[in-house]
Amino acid sequence: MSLNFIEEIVEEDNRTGKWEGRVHTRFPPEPNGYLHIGHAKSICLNAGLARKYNGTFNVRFDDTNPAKEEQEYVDSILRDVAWLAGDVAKDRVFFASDYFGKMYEYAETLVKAGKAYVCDLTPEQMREYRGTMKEPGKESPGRKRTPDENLELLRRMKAGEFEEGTYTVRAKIDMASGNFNLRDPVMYRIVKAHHHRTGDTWAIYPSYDWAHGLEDSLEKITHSICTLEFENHRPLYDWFLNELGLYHPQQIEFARLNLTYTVLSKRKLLELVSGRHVRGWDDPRMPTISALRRRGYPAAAVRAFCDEIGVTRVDSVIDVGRLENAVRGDLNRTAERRMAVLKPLKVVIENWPDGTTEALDAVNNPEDEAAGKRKVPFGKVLYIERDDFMENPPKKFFRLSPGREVRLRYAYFVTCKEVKKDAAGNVTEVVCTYDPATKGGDSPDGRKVKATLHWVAAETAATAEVRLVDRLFNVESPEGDDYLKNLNPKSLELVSDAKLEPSLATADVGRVFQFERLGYFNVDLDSKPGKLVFNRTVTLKDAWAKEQAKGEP
RNA sequence: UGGGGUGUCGUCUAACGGUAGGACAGUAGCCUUUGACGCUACUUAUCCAGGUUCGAAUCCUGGCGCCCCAGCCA
Repeated sequence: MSLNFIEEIVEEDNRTGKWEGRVHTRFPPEPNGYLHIGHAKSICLNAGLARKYNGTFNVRFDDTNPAKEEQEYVDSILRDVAWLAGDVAKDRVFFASDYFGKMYEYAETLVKAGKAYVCDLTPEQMREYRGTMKEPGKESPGRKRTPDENLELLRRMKAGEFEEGTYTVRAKIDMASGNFNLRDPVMYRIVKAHHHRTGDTWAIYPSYDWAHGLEDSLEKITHSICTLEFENHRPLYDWFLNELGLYHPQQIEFARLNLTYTVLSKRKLLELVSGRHVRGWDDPRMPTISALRRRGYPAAAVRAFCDEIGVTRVDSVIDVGRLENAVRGDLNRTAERRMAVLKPLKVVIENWPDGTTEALDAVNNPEDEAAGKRKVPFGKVLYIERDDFMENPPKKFFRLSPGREVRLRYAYFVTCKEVKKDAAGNVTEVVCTYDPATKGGDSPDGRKVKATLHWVAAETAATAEVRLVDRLFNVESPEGDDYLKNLNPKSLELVSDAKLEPSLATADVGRVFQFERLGYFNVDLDSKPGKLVFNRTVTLKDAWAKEQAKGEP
């Protein structure tokens, strides 16, 4: 197994003793939204590195902007990280806001050393002074103030004497740098908002660039892993820590995750929620971690997916089918099988004795013998899937049709004798006969059938609402300003009266089953005793659907 | 346009001067009490042009494409 480029760096560092053999990573979310599958990649990378190299992993909230951050997000992020990474981060949860005092002291240090100053440019002026790609910037008048004058202004900023937008603290670096991040970046701005943890004790808040390296440094992080767009910020990360002479982690950038048929920008996810295009952050159609969990994706499947896609510095887009495959792969091994009919078609077995039922043996999971067997009741009136019957079947359709014999799984061979229709010509009932010699599904004379169908006995069936969850967007690359136009109108199809085998009636919330021949389904949070609700986690691969699709353009 | 990054099958990803390999997707089969799972085979790639070398995806030179940066967001 080959190493990814970050593992190579870590192993080289361990070899040379750069960090005395320590590996200490972190995941630093801003609590301004819910975590999504892209964050999962980062969590798996950072937590995985710590696990693999016997290191330490911190979760640290980068809560430096009280205008956007909320406790609700802190809580959801903690739940998501615990679900995905287990208790690796237990007792290792930190907050940037806990470091505000130290950060402020460091800021005074830089001001006293003449390396930072208070700037009184307005936001508009600051933009003008920054220059362009072609032209260097102009120096702020604040640059000429003495350290003592700057220190006094800084203290008055901290004391809350000024309004938002009036002053900033900036590092004195290079207004002519080709890298805009070095054109005297802002370290502090005045924000008069209530912070979810520090309340109203601060009137100034550190910017990302100023805060982030200090956070890493204070926590003795070794490898500070972030996404590619922060590469331009690394010189600044290094500058602050060098100027202050502090412990200095190594920033390493990797390519963020992109997925087909998915948007992953926080802004857009927030819009989907607040614009009511979905039912909430954990709507099973969302790419958020809480939605994947609600939908029945196993954490192990998400981890396997993150492993499989690799870690590089190349911009890439992963086929969302890879995620779905990882889920199928996990659930195939772990999920118990059940029979459920989503779109019922009534079947009457005309030679079955009236008023009698029979309990038949069914295997719970062919991939796991330890899962055992269960009894499924059979009777005179059954439901099969509407799609499993065709009056005039095309060539490659080998399910039930007039005159044809098929197997009902774990039950009997049945042969279609008659089709009943309503006035409009819709098939309302299929009449069959069964062969008593085929009990359990084997024919003693060795005759073959081309199809095996799932079924549910009408008399004992449980009823459920089933939410057929599909991709939220119907184009491969929905990103763009008009992404809402790409919403899939059929992303959620509701089935109100699915028929289930009775063993499903008492299934616990969260439990995932394979409904044979249909897909994996889990019991939704909304489910209550007597009012079952299932989500379709993911479909099974469907060779027949694919065959049919060939006929279409 | 200044700065930074990055180009290998359709999509991900490996190969660290020595047989361009794997996964997903696709195609054709096999198997099957799930048209699932599993199994087999096949198709398809080094951005371009020069150079160095016995030998280049890899090293050098020059092009070209794509991504990021001009928030008091992160």
